[in-house]
Amino acid sequence: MLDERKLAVLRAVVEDYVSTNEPVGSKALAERHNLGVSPATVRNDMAVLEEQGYITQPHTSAGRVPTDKGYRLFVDRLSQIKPLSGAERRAIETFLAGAVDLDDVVTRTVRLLAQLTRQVAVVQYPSLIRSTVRHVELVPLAERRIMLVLITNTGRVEQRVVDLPDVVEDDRIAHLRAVLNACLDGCRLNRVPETVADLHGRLPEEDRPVATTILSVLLETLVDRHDEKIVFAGAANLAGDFSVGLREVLEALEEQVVLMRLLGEAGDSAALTVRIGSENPYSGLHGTSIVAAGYGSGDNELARLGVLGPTRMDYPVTMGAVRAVARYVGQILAGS
Amino acid sequence: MLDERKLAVLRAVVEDYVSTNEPVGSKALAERHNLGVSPATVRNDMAVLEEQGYITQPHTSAGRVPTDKGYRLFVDRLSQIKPLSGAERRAIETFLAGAVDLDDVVTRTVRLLAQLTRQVAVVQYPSLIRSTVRHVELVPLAERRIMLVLITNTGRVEQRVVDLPDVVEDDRIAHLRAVLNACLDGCRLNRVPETVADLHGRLPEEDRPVATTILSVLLETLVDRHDEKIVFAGAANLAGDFSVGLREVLEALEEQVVLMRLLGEAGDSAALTVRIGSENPYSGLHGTSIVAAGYGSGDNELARLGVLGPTRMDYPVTMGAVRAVARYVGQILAGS
DNA sequence: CTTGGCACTCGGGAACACAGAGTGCCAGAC
DNA sequence: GTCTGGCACTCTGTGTTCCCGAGTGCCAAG
Repeated sequence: MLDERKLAVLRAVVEDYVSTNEPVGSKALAERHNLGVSPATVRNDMAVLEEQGYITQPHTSAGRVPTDKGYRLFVDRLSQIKPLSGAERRAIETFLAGAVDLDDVVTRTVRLLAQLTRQVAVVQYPSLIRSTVRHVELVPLAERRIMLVLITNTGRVEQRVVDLPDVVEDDRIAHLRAVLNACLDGCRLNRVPETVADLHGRLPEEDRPVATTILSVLLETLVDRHDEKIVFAGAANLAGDFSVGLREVLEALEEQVVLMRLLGEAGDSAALTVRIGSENPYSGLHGTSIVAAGYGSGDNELARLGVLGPTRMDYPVTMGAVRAVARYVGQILAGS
Repeated sequence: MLDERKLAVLRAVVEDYVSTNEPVGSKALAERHNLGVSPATVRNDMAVLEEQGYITQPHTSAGRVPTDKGYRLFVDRLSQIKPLSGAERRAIETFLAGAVDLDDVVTRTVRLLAQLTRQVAVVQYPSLIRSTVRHVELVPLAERRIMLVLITNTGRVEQRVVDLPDVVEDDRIAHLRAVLNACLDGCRLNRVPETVADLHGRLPEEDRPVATTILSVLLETLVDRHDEKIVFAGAANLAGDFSVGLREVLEALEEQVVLMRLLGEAGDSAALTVRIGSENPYSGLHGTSIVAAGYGSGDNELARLGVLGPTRMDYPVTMGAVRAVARYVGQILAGS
């Protein structure tokens, strides 16, 4: 269907358009990439590519611009992920290594990614669902009030204030804490509900009402946070580019739910996901592409991160950066 | 210097310009605000106002536009803060009341404020310095590793992993925890260093090395977070307005330090602070104004919040919204 | 299948004119 | 003294026209 040379032409169109941001014509193209053929030949190829929907012209008598379909082919078959330079790798490493806690890791990551790609970076906090309980703490605050603190293996901390139905002495609280930890330590968060149900049956009669209250708050905590937290950085990088509807993009960025879907359901392969223009689910973001990857410690994916930019982005470089950052973050989280 | 009518003219210019975003001329002004004088008179007044630097014309034969100095006078002497409507108040109240933890309070606040004012909202997390210790928790993770969790009265939680120099049994940890809490409970964070120093001297010899490690991490935690966290929302509201350098503003918003200074040093009066255009310290933000207020539980100011928008904003309404939100947040924090 | 030639198209910039809004100033009215 | 109406003047923004140049599509020849 498309011979070798036509693919080369498409590649050249994409590369030139990405770097110049102007429709690329047959003449300039034949010169810059020494294809060994004349502009006329290139024109013919372009006509075919256009017919097939890989490129388009903004108006008669302008150069060609890749379509979403064109970018797709480019990403899938015509380009290779470009690894970062050694200096960049080292910079990432040292920058991330300085993080003191989870919040800090995420903040640094999102900034790093934004700076590296000169685009908008998006990072999802590690999912509660896939992580495990490291510790549950009950802190008495007042006679009938305690604070419930849940610490996960990714360093995430959730806390809630609980109002108790009865006055409870501290040592019973301590006992409950011990029991809870014995049961839940190392438990995957998505297994917590059943574990808790099981536990509840085995408690002594007099502890039941208090335990019920505490456990229900604990379960609530898990549910509440099911809609994961997402942060972004680098919005300033959008300002230079008028090709996208700035307002729509900014709105989407502040809408957690939309962002969530953009990064892709976590079930997707941990490998790089690229959504190009109209491929992505939110109509305000046609005109932008998302490059995302899962990250995690070891082989279980905890969450996703990625960048968002105009469809005419440098995919090989962007993909390289996203992949590298995802790996490093995984390492950092595993190490702490 | 400026008689009553000239002030009225200035007020009218500001109001019209704010609502139309177009330079306002003498004729339209004399009609819309029934000043009881002719356009010619208004023209004379305008000439005086211009000479004094309160208004300016973009070019000969255009209407007048307020200068920063003009807005300043308007805010200080010609306008009154506009209270929110009852419906708005109730909406704020119910919206904020639903928050489950500090993170949630801050997130909701910043969104609320952005939506209410249709501008960019900025909220600083409650300062650690002014809050007090509610609880310190030491959680054993491994033989020589524990997690230190610090909970403040504002609901903020900080945690750090600590690597210990020695193997320590759990009950010694428990003891240390008890001692720590006895000392620090209710202690203001800025008093923690001296309290800790005092405590250290009174510990039994064999606990010293471990305690030293833990306490130094604790102190570090306080220092690290001295640069307070700040979040913003509503960046999309900037998109409609081309009068400001979008890029610069977005960059400033992502620069914690700049934001910090914009909100004003916390020492300022808890009352409303308004920074207009070139009055603010960051040159990229000339063209924007900041309305900020301190908030806190009771009378001690914990942190600040505010909104940022084009100099031509509706100051009375914006100020009303900021003040109201600051108050409600204070209440919420005091209540939890 | 490739190439050079050629006529055609269309966007973008320059030059220009024009209407409309707004000003400054002056002389007369209250 | 202060206000007012009138008048000439000065801009900007918009619409029109025109032209240049880049780029195309097609065709006939290599």
